[in-house]
Amino acid sequence: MNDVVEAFELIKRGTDEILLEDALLEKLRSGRKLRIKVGFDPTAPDLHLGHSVLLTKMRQFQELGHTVIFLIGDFTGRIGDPSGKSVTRKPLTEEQVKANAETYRQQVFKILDPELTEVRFNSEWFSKMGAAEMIELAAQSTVARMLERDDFEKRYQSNQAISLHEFLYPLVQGYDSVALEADIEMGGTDQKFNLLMGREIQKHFGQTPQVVITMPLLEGLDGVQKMSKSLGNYVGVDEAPGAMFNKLVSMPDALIWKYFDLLSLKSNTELDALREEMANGANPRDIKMVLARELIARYHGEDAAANAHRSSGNVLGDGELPEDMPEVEVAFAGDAGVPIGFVLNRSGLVKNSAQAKDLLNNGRVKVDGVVIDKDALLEFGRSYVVQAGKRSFARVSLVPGP
RNA sequence: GGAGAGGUUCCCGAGUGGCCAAAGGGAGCAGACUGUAAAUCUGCCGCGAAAGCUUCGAAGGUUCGAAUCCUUCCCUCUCCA
Repeated sequence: MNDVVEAFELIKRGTDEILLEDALLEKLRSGRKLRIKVGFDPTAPDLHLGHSVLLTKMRQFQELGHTVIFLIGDFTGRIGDPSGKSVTRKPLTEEQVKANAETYRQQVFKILDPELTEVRFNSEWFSKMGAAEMIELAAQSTVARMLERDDFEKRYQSNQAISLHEFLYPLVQGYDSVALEADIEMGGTDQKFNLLMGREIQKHFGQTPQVVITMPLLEGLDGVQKMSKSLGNYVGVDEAPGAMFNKLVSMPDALIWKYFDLLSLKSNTELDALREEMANGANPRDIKMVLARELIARYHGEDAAANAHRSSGNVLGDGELPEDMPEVEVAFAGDAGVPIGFVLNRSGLVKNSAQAKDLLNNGRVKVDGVVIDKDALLEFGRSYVVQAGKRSFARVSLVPGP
């Protein structure tokens, strides 16, 4: 009994809404292995932490012993996108879908347990479905009901086109739940209507309606807008350990608990302990490091997590050199030696010569660990460890040249 | 079709013949401070190691000298029909 309550609390963490909570409790109490369905677009996946919110929640279900279904909407994807807002998305070819599915697999199983994951495609049942059945499915809802959906309502009111097939999407998605006998379906908050439609359809086909769980959007590192690649406020799951570390440790304090709730697989008890530490004056930076370490370990392994701070781009301890220093060769035409400003610019350590001058004038450039004068010349045929500012390093070798 | 306003360096926006690589703000970058956060403060912020080179919608022209004056062209905006 206590276990059920604990499981419920874990699942509830970070969610936007659970419809219905009682039904979820009941399902958990049944002791059955539940089937949790989450649908994904077959469009090219390039996952960042925002996408991983759902995956993380799925993983939590797996740790409770349930089965998650990673449903790739290849059938729907081949027709086009429903949220017809801007440009209609181009239908994908079968090859593209396959390639994307493979990419998904690689990225997704860093979070999900393959043993407890079913990867399914909805073309499996829809490509076989005939017109009669599709029409029967369409009979399960009404125009008035469809117009309850926010975006449809808005478009209808403002005289924008709504194609008939767009009305089919919620139904199709709902039928997926029937085909998969889903106990629970999760999605973003914007999916609420579609997820609820699944309940209706399941009822019609004599199934117990699924529980619907919506997850909020994860804010990006700016703490304001949703995480997205184009806004540059994201952390990609493929990013190098050092870059992840840097981003996560530098994020605004206000995001800490949201990120923990939505991205961490730690138990509620562990999170409570961390919250208490911070309340008792622990340095928030250290709390962020805990998160960074967990996530880096998930995507790159424990070793990477332990060493992530030793990457260039991160502020290092005095005299500590990064692990991944770039090595560059700089050629200079002249015989007296190579001006340090030239070296900085050519090696890519600074953006332009003005930046180089700025750093040099402020004594922020070290060569082999020693602050260097702005007019200094370096010798040919040698290699130097050059540091510009706090976090830019390079091993530079100098050669005569054009 | 008519009348007017305007296009300046990433963005906004000063600048009406030399002192302008171009004020000011924002963004960005680098520092200080901090906690690798925020806020604040400082420096940099066309390119170039330097000499120097290339910019102010485009192309020509006047001038010792033009973002600034003239000509043509392109584009944007507002008002009227």
